[in-house]
Amino acid sequence: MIRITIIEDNNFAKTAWESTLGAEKDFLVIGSYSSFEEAMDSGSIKKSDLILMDIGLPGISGIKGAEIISGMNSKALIIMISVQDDDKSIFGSLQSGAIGYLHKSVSPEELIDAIKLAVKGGSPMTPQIARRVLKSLHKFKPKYSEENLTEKETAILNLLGEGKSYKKIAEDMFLSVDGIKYHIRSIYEKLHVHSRAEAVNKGLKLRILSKW
Amino acid sequence: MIRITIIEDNNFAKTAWESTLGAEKDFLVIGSYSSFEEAMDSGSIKKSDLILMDIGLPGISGIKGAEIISGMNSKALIIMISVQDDDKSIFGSLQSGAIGYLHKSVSPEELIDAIKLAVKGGSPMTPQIARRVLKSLHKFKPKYSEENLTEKETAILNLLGEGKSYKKIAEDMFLSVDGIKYHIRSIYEKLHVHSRAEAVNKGLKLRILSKW
DNA sequence: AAGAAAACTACACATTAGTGTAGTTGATAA
DNA sequence: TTATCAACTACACTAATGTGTAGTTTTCTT
Repeated sequence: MIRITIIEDNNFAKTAWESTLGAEKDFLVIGSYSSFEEAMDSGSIKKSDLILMDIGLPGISGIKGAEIISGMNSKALIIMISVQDDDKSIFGSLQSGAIGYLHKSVSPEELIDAIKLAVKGGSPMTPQIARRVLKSLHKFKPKYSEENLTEKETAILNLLGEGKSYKKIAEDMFLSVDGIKYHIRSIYEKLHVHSRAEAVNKGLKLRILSKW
Repeated sequence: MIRITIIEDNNFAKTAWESTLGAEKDFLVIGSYSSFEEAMDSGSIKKSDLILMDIGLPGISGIKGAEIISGMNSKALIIMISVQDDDKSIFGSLQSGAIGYLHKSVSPEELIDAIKLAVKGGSPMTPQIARRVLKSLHKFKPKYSEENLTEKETAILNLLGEGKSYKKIAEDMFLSVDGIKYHIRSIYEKLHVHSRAEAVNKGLKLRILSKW
């Protein structure tokens, strides 16, 4: 028996889900609320196996809510439901602990399948959203290529990131200020940028500069 | 008609897939090879809509292969097939451009469905693997801190990272240059820095700035 | 409604940054 | 040897940055 809590401020949708899921024999809707605060107060979240939550909740948003639920040591699975599918909503939800992301337009059958899939260890979401999640992984891939900085350039880039002036860097590295400028020109050229901030930005994103 | 290339060193599996996919009326297997090098030489990769590739290939591995294919401007979808389920294989593949990840034990029907799903914009993979991909996103979750920047400040910090001048930022945000300076003062104070480069650096490290 | 805080605008000024151009030196390759 | 190239040093100049100080407007708080 899968105990489910529904959090959705739109009464129409809420009622629809209640009856859809209530009719399923393996599901038990143990609570249904219009705001995260209510659901929290009721204590039904702690007793749930799965939580179906709208993103656009009044007060505490669905994303914040997911974060709170994940924060308490609940093993409840969270499926987000949204009308939006912008990066912020999708990644915000998934990073906050949601394991599924559905469109508000899901059919009753799809909703039921999604919940079953979630319980079986899957991550229900539309193919398009899944693809976007995958694509986001590309961004974390280390790059190399001819944009490789020399050791000295990397060291300078690090100091640039610390906000040191050319003069200070020159002192640190026992070079003239113009010597530093010389290297910085190369760095900018290799990274295709024209300022320190951009260089540091790219350096971190391309994993040339270490994270910590 | 979906043109498919198969790359698999195990002849047994290769033959099985050939016949499975060849029997499907929307699929056309245009090539079938035992190594990435062969497939590459044949030119069939460039003509494919979808590539079914084993991870454990002799010579150039499936992951390297995926990287190479993604590197050339091919629009071919790559589905990886593996016996292994370790992080390196999964994330290596997906970061290298594969959009699906299947176990070698897939049934013919599942394989066919997976290909159809991929073509429709989805990302075929087992529920368990999907869940693991999701969990990996948690690592990139923004750290919360009391040094929380306002929405406007975050937006400005982003633009600072792009190397835009105060003037440009002011235009972008419909504020005066001094208005921008006002916010930047706050940003610097909150992050305890005194320059753009430092601010961007900290912003990225504290995950205030995101990568997508 | 009054007061306080936050969100701006404004001006000034010393530093720093970014870039063009050019010369020097030492190592390396043809 | 001679030419080339990377790694500097040097100078000049404009644009941009960082910061101090001060005034105004908008938005909350009570």
